[in-house]
Amino acid sequence: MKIKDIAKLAGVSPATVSRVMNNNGYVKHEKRQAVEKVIREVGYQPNEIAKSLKNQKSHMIGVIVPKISTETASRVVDGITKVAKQHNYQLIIANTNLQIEEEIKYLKFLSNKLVDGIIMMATEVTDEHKKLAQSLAIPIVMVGQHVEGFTSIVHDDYRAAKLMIDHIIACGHKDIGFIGVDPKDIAVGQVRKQAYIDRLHEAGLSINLDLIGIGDFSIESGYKQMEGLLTRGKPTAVMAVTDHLAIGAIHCLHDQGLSVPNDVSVAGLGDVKLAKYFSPPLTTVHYGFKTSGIVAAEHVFNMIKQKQVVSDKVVIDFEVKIRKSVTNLKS
Amino acid sequence: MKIKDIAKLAGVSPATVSRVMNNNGYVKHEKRQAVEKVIREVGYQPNEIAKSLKNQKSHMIGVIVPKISTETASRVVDGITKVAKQHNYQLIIANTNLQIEEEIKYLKFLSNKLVDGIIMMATEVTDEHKKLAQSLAIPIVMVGQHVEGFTSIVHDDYRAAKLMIDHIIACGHKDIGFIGVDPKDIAVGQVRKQAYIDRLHEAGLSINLDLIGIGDFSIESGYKQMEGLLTRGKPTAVMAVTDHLAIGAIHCLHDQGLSVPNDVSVAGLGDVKLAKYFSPPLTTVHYGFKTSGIVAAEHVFNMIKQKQVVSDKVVIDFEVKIRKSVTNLKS
DNA sequence: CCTATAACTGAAATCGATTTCAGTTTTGAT
DNA sequence: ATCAAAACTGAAATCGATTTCAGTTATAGG
Repeated sequence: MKIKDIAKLAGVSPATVSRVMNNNGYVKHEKRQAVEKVIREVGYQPNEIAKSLKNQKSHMIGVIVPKISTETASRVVDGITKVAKQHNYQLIIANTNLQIEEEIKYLKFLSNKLVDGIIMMATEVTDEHKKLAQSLAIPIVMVGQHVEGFTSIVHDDYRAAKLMIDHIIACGHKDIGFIGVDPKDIAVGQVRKQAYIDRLHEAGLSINLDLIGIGDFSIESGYKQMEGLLTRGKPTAVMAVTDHLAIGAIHCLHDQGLSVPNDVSVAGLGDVKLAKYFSPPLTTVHYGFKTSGIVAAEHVFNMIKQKQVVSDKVVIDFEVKIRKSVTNLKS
Repeated sequence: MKIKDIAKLAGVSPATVSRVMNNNGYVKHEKRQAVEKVIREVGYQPNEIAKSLKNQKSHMIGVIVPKISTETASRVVDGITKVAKQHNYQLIIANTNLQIEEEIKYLKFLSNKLVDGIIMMATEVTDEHKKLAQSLAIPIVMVGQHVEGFTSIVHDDYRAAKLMIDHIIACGHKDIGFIGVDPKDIAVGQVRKQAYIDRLHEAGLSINLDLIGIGDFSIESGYKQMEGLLTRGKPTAVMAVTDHLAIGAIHCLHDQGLSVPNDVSVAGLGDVKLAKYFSPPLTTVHYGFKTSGIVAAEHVFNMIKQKQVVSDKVVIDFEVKIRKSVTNLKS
């Protein structure tokens, strides 16, 4: 069923059918009714592809995520879908599985008139990314990393990590370990570590390289890095750069017969949904990932509407969640 | 940059450019080179929308999920993206947020030539769904619920729940509670409960309505239902219909000063990623959701290729994970 | 050298909508 | 009754690709 068929059935021209479908231009009442009747009867729905081509608008926005099956990503996507729905937009999801070349590939592909805007959850942002993204005609917003020249929705990772460390120090800990990830990931790998280092310095605590372990994003990695720390030194507290890492670390501690937080305190970052149900409930910081998604989408739609690309940096609130996995040595 | 521009720059017709882009038909070597050179230099990428219109193929498949920010959904989607990538397809995600009308809406919308196939994670499937879905010309596969007349990828919920109950009974429990969800959700709400009831019967155990609680899918609901059970009776074991429910229940037990599994055993269903890191590590059954996604996608692509709709029921393996949250009374 | 076939090329139709434009009918004010 | 403005309508162009079709050039076999 195409518009021509409807036109024939209703005894009008395709132009008229289009006019009633989109409610613009003049259509005599009776013809409108006739057309609406036919549409109802045959359940006509216009071909969205043809509409997109003619209108030069796809009503879709592209979302590039590193790994959709991750709590962070799916929460961001959740937020995006919420506002996309309000604008009657659909999402095209591109899952890169952490492969950077894929990001480039999708950036190119999606921008070919396929989508009206792109939201990208970037991990590592290379110059190639920037150059490519800048050359695209459609709005792009970055989530999770600040990228110069682009609207970026970020959390204040530095301050979040800093506050966490502050809390640990305030609890009287002096031998504070750190479990991080590859510095290629700016926000998680670099910034959070820098906060750790700076804070220890400022507090007059020395930095013990033996108490620093760098892994990947898996729970198992947290376990392994904790094992490493334990063979090399004796921390009374450890800050992990993600909750998963923290959970792995706690598990390792338990396996070694150590109590958390009595023997060793552990803090995470991210506040995974189940974090508060762990034992001990994980002390961590809550990032509003869904909010990031919402804000990112709102920015994209603003840019689509106003046809102008504003470069902006939005910092989303976080909240330190003090639970039970860090103990106060002083009390 | 459109194909015409490239044609002009290369001194050929659009037809020739199309031929080199798609590698079909005859093109003289020199012209091909000229065209390729221009394409390279200007970084030409064809308009995907126009291609879709002409080719009557969008190279996209639609995925309708109840809630993307759920571990189940995102694992299924993860699997789908994996095989979509192999076929060079993109995903359009429609997030219904558990609203059935939305499912209908998206089913209609997506099918308008926008996508070549649909994968639907259905919860409740009404007659309207079936009628609509059957009227669509494109392949549809259902995930998570068996729907008559459609290819459905399911887990054997009945057998999974049955085996879990068997395990609990084998551990010597007699007062076995149950925490479930609304029966509108066939697989989770109805089938799993039926398995519980049947199994207790078969084992000659009486069914105590006081030990049955029905909530929703939240952790909090698990907590509340457990509270209810405790005021009404004294179970030595409880099977919850999801891990989240189980986790909520365990939390409640802890808050009441009861030990799991020494005082009360708790089993879940689903094997959330963090389940094994809980204390006690949760006894549950692992569903291969990512596999479901993979299989569903493979079926869709088969149907797309062969242009014929086969109705099929595929049962994905599960695995009972016996960990520590259910104790053996006999030993 | 001739001719049948293969190799090559571009003009034009097509996919299914929207929109302009030019033309026709209605309406309302005088 | 007249006429300008408003209301209405459909033919045709358009969006950016692909493909058929008809025509031209090159190749090879006899």
